[in-house]
Amino acid sequence: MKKTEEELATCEKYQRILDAAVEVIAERGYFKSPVSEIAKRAGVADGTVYLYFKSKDDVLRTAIDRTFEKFYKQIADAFVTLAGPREQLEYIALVHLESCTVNRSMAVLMQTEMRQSAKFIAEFSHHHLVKYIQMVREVVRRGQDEGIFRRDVSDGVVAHCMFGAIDELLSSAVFTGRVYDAKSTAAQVMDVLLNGITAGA
Amino acid sequence: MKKTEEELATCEKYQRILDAAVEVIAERGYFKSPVSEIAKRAGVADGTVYLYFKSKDDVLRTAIDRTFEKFYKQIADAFVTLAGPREQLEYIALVHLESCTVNRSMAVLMQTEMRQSAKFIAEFSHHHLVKYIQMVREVVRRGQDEGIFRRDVSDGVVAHCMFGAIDELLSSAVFTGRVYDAKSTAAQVMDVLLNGITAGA
Amino acid sequence: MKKTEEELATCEKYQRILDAAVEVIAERGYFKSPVSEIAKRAGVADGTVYLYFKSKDDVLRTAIDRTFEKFYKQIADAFVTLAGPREQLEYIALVHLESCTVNRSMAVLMQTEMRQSAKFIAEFSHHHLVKYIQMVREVVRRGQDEGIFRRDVSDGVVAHCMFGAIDELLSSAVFTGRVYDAKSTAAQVMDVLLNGITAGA
Amino acid sequence: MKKTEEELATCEKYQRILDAAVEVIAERGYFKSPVSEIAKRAGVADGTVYLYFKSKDDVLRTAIDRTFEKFYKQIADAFVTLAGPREQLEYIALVHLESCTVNRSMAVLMQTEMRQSAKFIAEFSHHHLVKYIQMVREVVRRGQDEGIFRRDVSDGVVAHCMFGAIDELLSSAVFTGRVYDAKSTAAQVMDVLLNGITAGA
DNA sequence: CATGAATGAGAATTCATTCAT
DNA sequence: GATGAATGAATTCTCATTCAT
Repeated sequence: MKKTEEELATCEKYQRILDAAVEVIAERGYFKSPVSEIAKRAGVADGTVYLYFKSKDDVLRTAIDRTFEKFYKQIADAFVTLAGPREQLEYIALVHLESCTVNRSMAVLMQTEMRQSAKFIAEFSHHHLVKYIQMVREVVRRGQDEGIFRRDVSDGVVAHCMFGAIDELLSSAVFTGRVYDAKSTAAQVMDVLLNGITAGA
Repeated sequence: MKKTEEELATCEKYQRILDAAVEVIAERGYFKSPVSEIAKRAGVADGTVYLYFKSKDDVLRTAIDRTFEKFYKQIADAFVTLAGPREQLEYIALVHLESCTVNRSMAVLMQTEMRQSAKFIAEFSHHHLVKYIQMVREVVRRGQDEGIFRRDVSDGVVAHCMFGAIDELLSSAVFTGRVYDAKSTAAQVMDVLLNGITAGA
Repeated sequence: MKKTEEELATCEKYQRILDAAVEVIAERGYFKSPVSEIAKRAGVADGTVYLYFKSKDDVLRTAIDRTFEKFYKQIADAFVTLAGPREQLEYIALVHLESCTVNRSMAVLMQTEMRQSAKFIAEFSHHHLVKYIQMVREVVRRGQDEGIFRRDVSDGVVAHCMFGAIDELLSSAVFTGRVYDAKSTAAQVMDVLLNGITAGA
Repeated sequence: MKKTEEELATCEKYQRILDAAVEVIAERGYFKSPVSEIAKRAGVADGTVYLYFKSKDDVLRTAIDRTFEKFYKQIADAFVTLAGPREQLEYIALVHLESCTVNRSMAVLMQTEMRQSAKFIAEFSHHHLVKYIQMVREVVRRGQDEGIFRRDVSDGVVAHCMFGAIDELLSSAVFTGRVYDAKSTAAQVMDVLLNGITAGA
């Protein structure tokens, strides 16, 4: 009986290919990462990659999707018991900055490939970004409703600023190879940002 | 008499190739932009590109270099008559956000290629970024010395936040195709950021 | 399971490509022999050549190496039962002159490519030549020790003369397309040469 | 008034291009020697080369032709006052081996390009070689007629042997960069060869 | 005569994808 | 399912030759 896509996805090889792809692409860049290299690192034959994925693009797409899913899952889980707008924003910042620690290869890949030339990636990764922005905007709006945050700043601008600021710090660390303390860095960024948007005394 | 490199650079075709490259790469991405396509768009033969540039890489490198040069030139010129730290930061933000208006293709290219897989680009574009960050850090430090800005925030973190925030707003506009008012957007971002780092009452 | 290089080398296609390359290069010369033409003659796709060889250079290098290996193997085998210096030199001359009969294309290639412009070929083929010269010198020296050959001639000069003389006869035949009797030609050359170096009565 | 080809040939630039071509080709090999490089070394524009020569091939062809002409002229001049077959052969050997001293670049070019892949060169250079061989054969035949040389060896074989032996010594010196004494080397080769063909006591 | 910018026809090589085993 | 040899389209870059100035 034919396995469904769902079942394929749980196969061990599927995951191995995904992990190998992220590693190789982080090291060499998408266009310089032959499928043969990914297959080799995954310990499978070149053709096997095509049993689990439609194309090379599909491998990368899937890897990024999975990463974002985990990211949003982690946030959602925490929000259940983390109610305050400030605390929620601080938590997002922390998880965002920790992504580097969780899976360095993926962080590199995000910083180097996500915004890049492969238009297909840029376009689909934009979806994920939109979700991030919306998530933050909602928190910001709630903070404004509750009188915690200034009402004279656009929630959209704030959300983009927050994402951009953290993303840049992450990016800078990725490129320079510098290791940083996610907690303290998150604290500093959010200190500035929250101070900037806190409803005046 | 053979033209010097300097003279070649002022040739009309040189500029046409550069412009065509930026356009094509902005549309299709660096790795999906064959030299033949760039040449066609510039209205020259494939081989002609190699009369003006050492390689495909060199075309992109040069285009980005020129853009940054103009950017820094504009800032430097303005700083002569623009002394206050707040005003200077606001000016940088404005010029940064206006880059989209000046040359949309170049803005797209910056957002898609600068951080990307071609390690060579990532590496050399990092130089330019470092210069931006340092420029902002110096202004921030001066603001701190003058008692205008909080002394308990790292000038480096502030600089990265500012670049990241603006870059992200720009990026978002570039991807969605949205047009925005640079002046007002700059004002909003800097309102939040400057408010965040202003020395407390 | 991936084939080792050893295994690849025994593959039928490997040999077909090698043979096709020798043929095409003998006909058109190395630099005028596109890989595409070699592939076509071998009945494989262009890319297939690169599954078996690192580069176009590598194909030629390998073909010449194989030929010399066979040549030296044949000599070494015969020397086991062929002791006299005169007989040994005569045998080398014979095998050298017969190379044309064994594989005409390879003989042509040797005459046209071995000394040629591709510096890489000149350099590596020099190794093979050096081996030839040393082989002859040793025989000559032994003949001198045994009092068969004149002691007042340099073994090196004799060796180069012998190689040069035979190589030129071969070359001449190759270019004119003339067929000759290897045995009788070898006899004539060696008659002159051995007579010239025989220890006087 | 249009200049004849003859007149063109006497122009100073004509000679400069010829010399530059020999130098560059000796250094880099025919196929790796762009016309632009030859033109640069000759101090003329690329296009100028085509005012004096039909094609790149034509430059090389002409350079080799001129060299052989000089070679045969020198031999012919000397033969007027040099009558004996032994002395004549010894003179040819000497001039042949001295070619390296006279114009090293040309000697290199001869050894690397003359027999090579460019079929056109192989074919036309063969003409020159044929002339060399015939010249020697005539001398040998006269020596046989005069009873100086053995009658039981083919004049053709002797001629090829002589050319081949000397050519190989030259070639070896060219490749290794070794400098040798033309006079003494010529003496050694001809000692062996003449001894080998001298009519027995 | 001389120039050298422009051309465009190749040439070597890579690699995503397929398919017979 | 799994394999990996084979394919051939696509790409970058070179350089002989031309021709407008």
